[in-house]
Amino acid sequence: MALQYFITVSHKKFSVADTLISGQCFRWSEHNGRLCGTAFGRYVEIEQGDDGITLYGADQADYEAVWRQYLDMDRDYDEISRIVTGIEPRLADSAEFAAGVHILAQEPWEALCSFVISQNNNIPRIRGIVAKLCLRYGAPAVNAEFAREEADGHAFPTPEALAGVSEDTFKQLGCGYRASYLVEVSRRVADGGLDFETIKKAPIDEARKMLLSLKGVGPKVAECVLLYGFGRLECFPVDVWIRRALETEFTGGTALIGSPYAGVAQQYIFEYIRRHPERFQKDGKKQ
DNA sequence: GCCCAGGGTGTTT
DNA sequence: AAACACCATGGG
Repeated sequence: MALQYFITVSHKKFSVADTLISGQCFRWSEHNGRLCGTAFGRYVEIEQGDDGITLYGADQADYEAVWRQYLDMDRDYDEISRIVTGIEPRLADSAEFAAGVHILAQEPWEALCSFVISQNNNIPRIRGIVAKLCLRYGAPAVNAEFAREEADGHAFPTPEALAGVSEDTFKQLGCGYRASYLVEVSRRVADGGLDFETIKKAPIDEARKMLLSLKGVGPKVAECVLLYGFGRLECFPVDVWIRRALETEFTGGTALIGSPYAGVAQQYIFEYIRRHPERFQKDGKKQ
């Protein structure tokens, strides 16, 4: 790829891989040490060096316009780590383990759609379904010709594109019983019945209510959408893994709920328990 | 064959 | 309000 841009990263612990392959987003893949994927309609490959990151397929203007915000490069995660660990000291191990993780600023629609698909599902399957949707209904990204996996070079489908997809087709793509939810959610968003600009400006409880009004969106999905799609770092998604953690090794973790960076702490716990499954799997079973 | 997955809905107590 | 069955699908 012709374009190339290097940016020095002051947050030395920042990990591109841990951030992009982390269960908050289902679109990135790793090839030869580079993280490859599309956001905001642009395909990019990101390589981590000792002092910073190199973006292939992007220039400085792209970085400033898209990737700086998407990767949340301007936030002080060391400070956040201190704050959440102050609330629950037993977070120290998790916070250190996942210190390289940033909370991505994803497009709200992609977050909403992805996490509707995520319910009662597992991450590899979610990734597969999302890839199919992007391949079939997403527009080719800028720089798509360089993509090593074809789906990586497609934008996430617009609400309008998915509003034209039938329930049967969603089922054929492996969405299962979530197919009807996708039909409904796509229509509501495409029709303007759910307006992301309004959600952005709304107080958090109003924002929650608006998302919860969608069939197929419950408390956990709403928290994920607000955290990963709207930058509401106080939102605290509780999935089966987090629930088990709160019932066992992080019983004090509920004190985080409602605090300004609860969502970041949640991410630290999630990364930690997913990499130590033997301690948190149901009944100690293997997956 | 059973159990599980970044859960939610609808129904019954 | 709390408990419960049910929901599709693929991997372990």
